[in-house]
This record gives sequence, structure tokens and C-alpha cells, in this order.
Amino acid sequence: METPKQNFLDTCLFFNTNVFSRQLLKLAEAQFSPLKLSPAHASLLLLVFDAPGIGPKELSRLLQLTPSTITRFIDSLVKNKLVRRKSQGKSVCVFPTEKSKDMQSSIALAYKNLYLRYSKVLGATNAMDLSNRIALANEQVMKALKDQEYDETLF
Amino acid sequence: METPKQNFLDTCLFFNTNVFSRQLLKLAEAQFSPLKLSPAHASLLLLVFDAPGIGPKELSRLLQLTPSTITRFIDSLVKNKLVRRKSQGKSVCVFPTEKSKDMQSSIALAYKNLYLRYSKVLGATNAMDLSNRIALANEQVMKALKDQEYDETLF
DNA sequence: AAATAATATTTGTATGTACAACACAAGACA
DNA sequence: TGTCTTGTGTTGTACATACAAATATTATTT
Repeated sequence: METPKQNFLDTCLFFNTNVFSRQLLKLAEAQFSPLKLSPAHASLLLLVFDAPGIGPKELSRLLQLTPSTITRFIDSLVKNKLVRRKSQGKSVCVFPTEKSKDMQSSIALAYKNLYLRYSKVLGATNAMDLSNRIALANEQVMKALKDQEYDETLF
Repeated sequence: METPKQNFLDTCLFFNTNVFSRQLLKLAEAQFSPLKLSPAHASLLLLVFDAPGIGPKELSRLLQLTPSTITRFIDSLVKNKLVRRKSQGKSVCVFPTEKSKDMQSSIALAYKNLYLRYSKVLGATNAMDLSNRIALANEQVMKALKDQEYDETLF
């Protein structure tokens, strides 16, 4: 019988956020796995449906992932015939395929079900509010990181 | 100048949490990198200082990482001579080394600085409150996931 | 005591993600 | 015109993390 001992981790925002993020990932994977898509790939696809011809740079901005990660995701989606790449000079356009268009509504549904799932668990307004607070905190941290980068460049 | 278009991601708790977690990771890495430690390794070390002889199972519980991940972390720390493994029958005890004991206070300091850093960015009470809410939400999600697992086993 | 079950840890393997280095196209400018 | 610079994408490589299977050790049952 271990007493669930308190320690420095329990009050650490960094730690708690990480753990929470991994738990939510599991929840999300449960929704998307029947489609044989990871949540990240599914999100990318939805953005492509929304703006056919969208490029890696914009995807990177929207998903807040590095360009190299986006390249890897597109590689994998191309291999699974879910998107098509079209090179336009130095830039690249990404389009959905027939196959992925057929899945569009089920992907959107899975996303909605994910939303319903955690809204049920956390309470809808609570979940929404938490999401907003996290998004806000994220902006503040991003700003701080950018400023720090700038400072380092100076000296 | 792109208008930062709204989309389904902006209100998604899962997405926002993921992104926030990655940003905080960067903040944490900035604190720990002078010690040539990743934040996760540093956390594990602190737990080992706190309870020399602690085993993988308990570390797994406290850090909320799978046992296999813990094994990999310990492998890496052993390679860097920061902990020692001692096998006791079917279980394993992990001890700090002289080398890591020498680093103990700087590791603790880095952790504290991380805390100060994001407290400054987010406001101390806000950060604390956010951390608590996330921890709470995490418990609720974990419970939901466990119940789901149970349901699946039934059918 | 042999057989079996339960527990703890490790290994093989796969995915997500990042960083640094590279390639290449497009403009700028001499 | 030819070179420099900048913008955009991709590749090589590395790390964190997980799952499922293998292994080893202890506990339980027959």
C-alpha cells in the first residue's frame, strides 16, 4: 500500500501539462484509430480539405509544428494515397485525393466525437474554458521564448 | 500579411494542450541544457536523490511514464554514470552516483528556475492555478480512460 | 516438488517530433 | 548577365515515448 506521496512534480505546471497532453493523446487516438490515422495526420488532412493546395509553410504555422515534421507527415500521407503533392517552383501545394475525400466526413465526425468525449468527461464549459486558458498561456510563453531568442542574438 | 485565420484547432483542448506542452518543454530544455540533461532525465534524477534505491515501477508511477520508457531513461543515465542499477531478485534498485550527487543542487536549482521562469511569464498565482486545474482535468481523463478499458474487457 | 500463475523489468520495434545541414528556386543588385 | 541573398522544402540524424513480446524471478497451487 503505497501512500501516493506528494513531491515536487505534483505542483509543476510543466509536468502536469505534459502528462495531460499524453492522456488527451490517448483519448484522441481512440477516436481516430478506426480510421487508421493518427490525430496529427487527421488534423493536417482537415486543413487540406479546408484549403486544397495549401503548402507546408502554412500547415506548419497552423499546426505549430516544424517544417520538417510537416514534410514527414505529408510523406506518410502521400504513401497512403491520402494527399497529393504538386511542386510549384520553390513551393509545394498539397491536395486531397479521392480516397481521402471519401473519408472527410468520418474524419470530421471523429474530431467532433473527441470534442464530445472530453466535454462529457470535464464538463463542456469547463473544457472550453480550460482550452482557452491554455491557449492564452501558450501565447504568453511563445512570446517569452521569442524574446529570449532575440536577446541571445544580440550580445 | 496573412490573417491568422480561425479554424477548428483554435478551440480544441487536445490541440492547445499539445502545443502548450511542447512550448513548456522548450522552456524547460533551456533550463536544463547547461547540465546536459533533458527535463525528463532531470526529474528522474531528483526522484532518485529523494529515495535512493527506488525502482522502475515506482518511478513509472510517479513520472507517469511506461516502464519501458523508464528502462530507457535509466539505461541512458547509467551510460552517463549518473545512476547505478542494483538487481535485487526480480526487482531493480536505482542509486545516484558521486557524479550525479555533485550535480544535485544545480539540478534542483534549474527546476526552481524553470518554475520562476514560467511564474514570471504567466503570473505566479495564475500559473499555479492553471497547473492545479490541469492536474484535476488529468485525473478525470485518466479515470475515464480506465473505465473505458474496463468496458472493452467486458463485452 | 513440479507446474502454473503473477509480477517486474527489458528488448524489439514503431511513431512523433525536432534540429542542423542541405538543395534549389526567386529576387536583388552589381 | 552573373552572383549574392533569401525563402521554402527536404534529408540525415537523434531523442522521447509507447506497445507488445520476451525474460526472469517470486508466489501459489496441486
